[in-house]
Amino acid sequence: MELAKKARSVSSRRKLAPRQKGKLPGKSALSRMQILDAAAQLFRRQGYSDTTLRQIAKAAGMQAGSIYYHFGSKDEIVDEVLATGMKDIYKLVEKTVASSGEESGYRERIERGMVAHLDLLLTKGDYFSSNIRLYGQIPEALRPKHLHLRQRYGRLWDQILREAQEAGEIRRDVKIVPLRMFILGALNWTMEWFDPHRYSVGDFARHINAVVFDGIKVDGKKDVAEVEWPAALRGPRSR
Amino acid sequence: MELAKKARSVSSRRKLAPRQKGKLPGKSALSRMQILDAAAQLFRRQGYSDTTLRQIAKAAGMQAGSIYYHFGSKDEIVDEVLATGMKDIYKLVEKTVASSGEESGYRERIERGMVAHLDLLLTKGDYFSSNIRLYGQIPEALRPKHLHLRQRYGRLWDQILREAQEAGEIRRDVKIVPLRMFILGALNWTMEWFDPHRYSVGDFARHINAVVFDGIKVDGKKDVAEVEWPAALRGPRSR
DNA sequence: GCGGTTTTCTAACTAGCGTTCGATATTACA
DNA sequence: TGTAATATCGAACGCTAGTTAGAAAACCGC
Repeated sequence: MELAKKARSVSSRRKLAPRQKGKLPGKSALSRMQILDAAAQLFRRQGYSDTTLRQIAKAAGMQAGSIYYHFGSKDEIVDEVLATGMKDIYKLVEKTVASSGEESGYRERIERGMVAHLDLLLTKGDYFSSNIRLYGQIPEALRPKHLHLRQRYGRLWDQILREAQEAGEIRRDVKIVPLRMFILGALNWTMEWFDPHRYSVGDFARHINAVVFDGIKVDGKKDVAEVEWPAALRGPRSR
Repeated sequence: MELAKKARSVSSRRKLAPRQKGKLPGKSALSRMQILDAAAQLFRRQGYSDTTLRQIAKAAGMQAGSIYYHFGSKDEIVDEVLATGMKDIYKLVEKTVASSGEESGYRERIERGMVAHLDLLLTKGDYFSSNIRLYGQIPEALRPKHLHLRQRYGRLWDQILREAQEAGEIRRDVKIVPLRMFILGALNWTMEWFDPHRYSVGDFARHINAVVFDGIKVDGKKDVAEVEWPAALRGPRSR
């Protein structure tokens, strides 16, 4: 686990991709997907080190050894899972924000981006949630690549927020980067406590967005969305 | 790792506490502390499963087997580390907010609480940061106890925020619990990216507090603290 | 400095991990 | 239908993990 002590004889046995054209999944590609799906789900729930290749294999309907036909190592699996997750969220948020079109203000676009982020994190997307949870657990060697992907996603948000600022919807003295860190940090942390079966992701995003835009202090206009919060929010799960 | 399969023959070998009065540390108590300190530091950096008893022992200046004179299992160590960490932050924030005295408003008290939280999390307190990082990684059996401690800390913040609301410093339509989740979530997430050697914890807390209280939208008074942000905040480390 | 207690060491055990590889089953095309 | 390519199995290997227990060392009051 610590370090890859022997120079990895990478994929020494794996044969090249069959079925070169963009045909139906094909047996190999299908098994690959099943392995990745199983791994993402287990990683998300158990973390990297506590997830076993034998568990992954079982969930994918095969034996542990068979995994090595498709992947050269456990590291290679987590690498692909995390990369997929980050690309997923990037595309989703990009699309979501763009498709909000010109008719809506940045405040609404940002809220939709937050909903997309929370939704993929909490209800869909074991790949993305694996990324968020596992980044600090993966072997050092994989870090730089995934740090880069994270930064790319961060820049996407910076861009949105900066545009909002230039459009006059965010005060000019607000620093974009720490603001983004703050917002995404709060969203990512929901993994630790938010149960989407009990609360509504949309409601939470709306409330948070209202706090961030309007602030919580008492003064003039009060236009925080009057969301009906499930009374149980102080319930069993808490931080 | 999965579950404690054999009914724990708890501390079958450990003898009772020596040196009953509140004297000097004593050899045993000192070794115990060294083990806990080493464990907290390693847990914080590597997580639970990737931290070895042999690593802990080495950092504490002894052999792995010797640990079992002081603790019944690895679980017992992490249990004590996490509990200590949560009690530390509770006392610290309680004291910090209380000692802000009557002369200051809630806005300032909350900011001081945030600074205390960030400070213990990021620069002091391997115990508290271990708690924050490891809660999702510890064996199921330990969870309920630590969930309870977390909830207790959450209630402390709720109380502060609710008082602020009743004192008229927070709008009445703001829901306290999700607000607290939001704020503490953002603070906890700093573990993933904030480098206290590069940035100032106080500056970050001040900026965040300004955003939360005043909001980011453009309107009347602009009183977000004009913090000088280290130009490098968009630098190598990012989300 | 002796004797019992406290603390640590040393060496081993078992379990489970990632990984390997020859044998075997399955598939797809001639 | 036969056969080469593809995909999986099954058993093993080496290693490291947490843990155990008897022997050894360190400690301490007398």
